[in-house]
Amino acid sequence: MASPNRTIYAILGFLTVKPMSGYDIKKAVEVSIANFWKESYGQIYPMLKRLAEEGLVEKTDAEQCGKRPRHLYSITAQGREKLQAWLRVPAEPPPLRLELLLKLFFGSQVDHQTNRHQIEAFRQRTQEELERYRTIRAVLTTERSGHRDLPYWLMTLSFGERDHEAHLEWCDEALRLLDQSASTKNDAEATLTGLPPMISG
Amino acid sequence: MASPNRTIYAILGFLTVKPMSGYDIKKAVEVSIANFWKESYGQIYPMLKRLAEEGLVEKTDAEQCGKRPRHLYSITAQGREKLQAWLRVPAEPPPLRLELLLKLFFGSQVDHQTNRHQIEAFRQRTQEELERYRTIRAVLTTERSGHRDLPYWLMTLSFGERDHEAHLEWCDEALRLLDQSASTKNDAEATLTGLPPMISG
DNA sequence: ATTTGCATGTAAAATGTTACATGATTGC
DNA sequence: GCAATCATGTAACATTTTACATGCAAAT
Repeated sequence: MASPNRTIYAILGFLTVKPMSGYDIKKAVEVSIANFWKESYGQIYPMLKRLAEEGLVEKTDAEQCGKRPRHLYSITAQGREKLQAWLRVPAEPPPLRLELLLKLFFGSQVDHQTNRHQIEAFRQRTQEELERYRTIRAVLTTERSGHRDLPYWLMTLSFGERDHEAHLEWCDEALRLLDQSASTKNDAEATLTGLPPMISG
Repeated sequence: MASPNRTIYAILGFLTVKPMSGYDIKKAVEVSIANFWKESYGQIYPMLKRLAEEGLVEKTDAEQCGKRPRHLYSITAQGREKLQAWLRVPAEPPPLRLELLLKLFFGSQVDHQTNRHQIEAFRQRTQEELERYRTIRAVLTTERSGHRDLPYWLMTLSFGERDHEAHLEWCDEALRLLDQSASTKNDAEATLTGLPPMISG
């Protein structure tokens, strides 16, 4: 099976840009990939130590005039190879656990309005996120035009935009479905008979 | 903060349908919500024990003629309330870790063809999943027409379909972006200068 | 002075996966 | 008889989050 620990690769990836400290890496994650990836100090610092032991990164403490030295790490040739090998393996599908869908799946346990609120709250959040993404697109295309990595950044951005657009449309459809079912809920056929044959999300 | 353990609610939710054993619950998860939720025995069995101690479920072992008795659990009034309280809380956004986007974000570390393969593999998988979802839709609408929970099942199904459709369109766009960047990669402006200001996914 | 942010970490807890052990029953 | 599946779990491991501890430096 594919190596499950991907903190390694997030770290190695950022170290291809420039030597960084654990703190730098955390900030870099937050500033550039936070919308689809997270790392905590509890993962980064121990992993940097391990990667140094394995020869994939090198500790190269940098003196600074007046300040205390920072613990900088740079990627080694070995580390670069390890990263590239990982980039060549097809990505695993993420282990999905969509709380929203779990709640809606059991929606018949609460009233119509509760389910409505659930979807509306999701819609609101999605809308705000989407606007944020569009702002990022504007900034990226104007201020980073011509950057070697821009196409890759735009790819990940586009993924988020399309995902959110699809979710907005889904919200509208789900609300329609909900209202329709509310208006027919006393039908004679509305009985509970076991579980459905595989629902998707 | 919201109670993070959602195995509780998956279990309580299924027990609203009928009394079940740990084994039954595992099968129910696999058969009906596997596309957006997973549970392992290592979570289900210990949690059933805990829920019984807390009075949210009741052990009601069922004798069977000729067979050994099964360890069935049913939901209590308290358990029902706990589930409903949770259904009323707006769902947390899932902690996303999209390996595909992490790989593409560092795409400049490998060649054009590698990134192409990455996207094409994802496209292929997404296409197959989408077709599977459409089969499920056909089965649900014909064989479960009028079921009380059908609207909720269709909502979760629709989410998956729209998600996958959006991803397919994204794949095509991403491949275009990739090919364009390959054809202009020797431009004078193509330099590496730090990290972008927040990329999304 | 003191708060805020920089900077480096660790420890404990929670969460989740995987593999294994065990034995009954059913279908071929 | 034998394989598959039913059925109930546990233990070990891996992963991830959260909270805490520590101290320096810069700004107010």
